[in-house]
Amino acid sequence: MQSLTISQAAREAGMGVETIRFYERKGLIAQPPRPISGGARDYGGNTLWRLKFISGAKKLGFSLAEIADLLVLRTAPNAGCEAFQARARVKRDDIQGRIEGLTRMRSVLDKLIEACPGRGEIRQCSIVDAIEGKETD
Amino acid sequence: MQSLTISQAAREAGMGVETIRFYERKGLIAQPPRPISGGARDYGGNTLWRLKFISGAKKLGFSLAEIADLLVLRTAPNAGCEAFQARARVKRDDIQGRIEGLTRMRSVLDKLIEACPGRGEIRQCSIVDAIEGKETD
DNA sequence: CTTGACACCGTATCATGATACGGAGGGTAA
DNA sequence: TTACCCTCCGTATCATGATACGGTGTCAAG
Repeated sequence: MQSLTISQAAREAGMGVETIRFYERKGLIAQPPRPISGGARDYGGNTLWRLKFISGAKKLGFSLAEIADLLVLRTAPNAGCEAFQARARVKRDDIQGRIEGLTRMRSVLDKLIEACPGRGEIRQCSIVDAIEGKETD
Repeated sequence: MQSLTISQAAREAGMGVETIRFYERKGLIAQPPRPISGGARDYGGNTLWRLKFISGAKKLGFSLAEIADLLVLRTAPNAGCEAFQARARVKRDDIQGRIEGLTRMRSVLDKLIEACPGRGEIRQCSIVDAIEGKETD
């Protein structure tokens, strides 16, 4: 458990110094204690572990609020994996819903792009018609 | 061209009164003139048209900044539809990129959910392992 | 023993898209 | 005429996730 300054921890965890301070303010990580000798705080050990956890959970699509919850679960005594599986399922469904919404948008855009002559006056433009609610359906 | 109060226009355009004022502040719509007699401003006519345009463009995934640009294009004299098609293509690609990112996330989550025993200690949890960077790949 | 690089920490700003609040004023209906 | 609802407008707040700034302090090398 080497001790790390905030900028070293930031490099290790792949984020910026200001981001770490931001996570402190949000309560995702505790402000690590200053060493007995005073001076710079130690962002190694558990703090670095939490920063990496946050970074890993973000990659799976979890928000900071959700990550705060995951961190509580992870560090609870007698923690089991039911809760993690449940959170993952909820997140999967959330992402699935977002994909569906975006896919609908994409297919509408695809149809409009195909229907649009691509030149000439706006009166013939399917895209403008769609925006203005003049459905050509 | 009936005249409308702000709350009537909000109902027509499917948004809130405060949202209309927000769009005014953003410069997406001009503050409509007060009638000669004074009193409430008239949000009908062109203003309502713009509000509906904004609402329609939002449904296709355009941001407010992009919509501001679309409104300029739409109301330019001699406006053609090349520019609209180009904007639509860019937006389609943007959405496509977002779908790809989310799809990757979803498939990672799917694999992790399947690999997770769903009960028992966290040591066996594939989800926690993934978050913590202990790739089981 | 000075200079330079960090750390520390409070506060401000950004982007994005709204929503809420509060007080002044106007128009209508009982 | 007195409620009552709505408009108007400036300002504040929310959610989400950061990034930036400025002043002060500390440490280590030259």
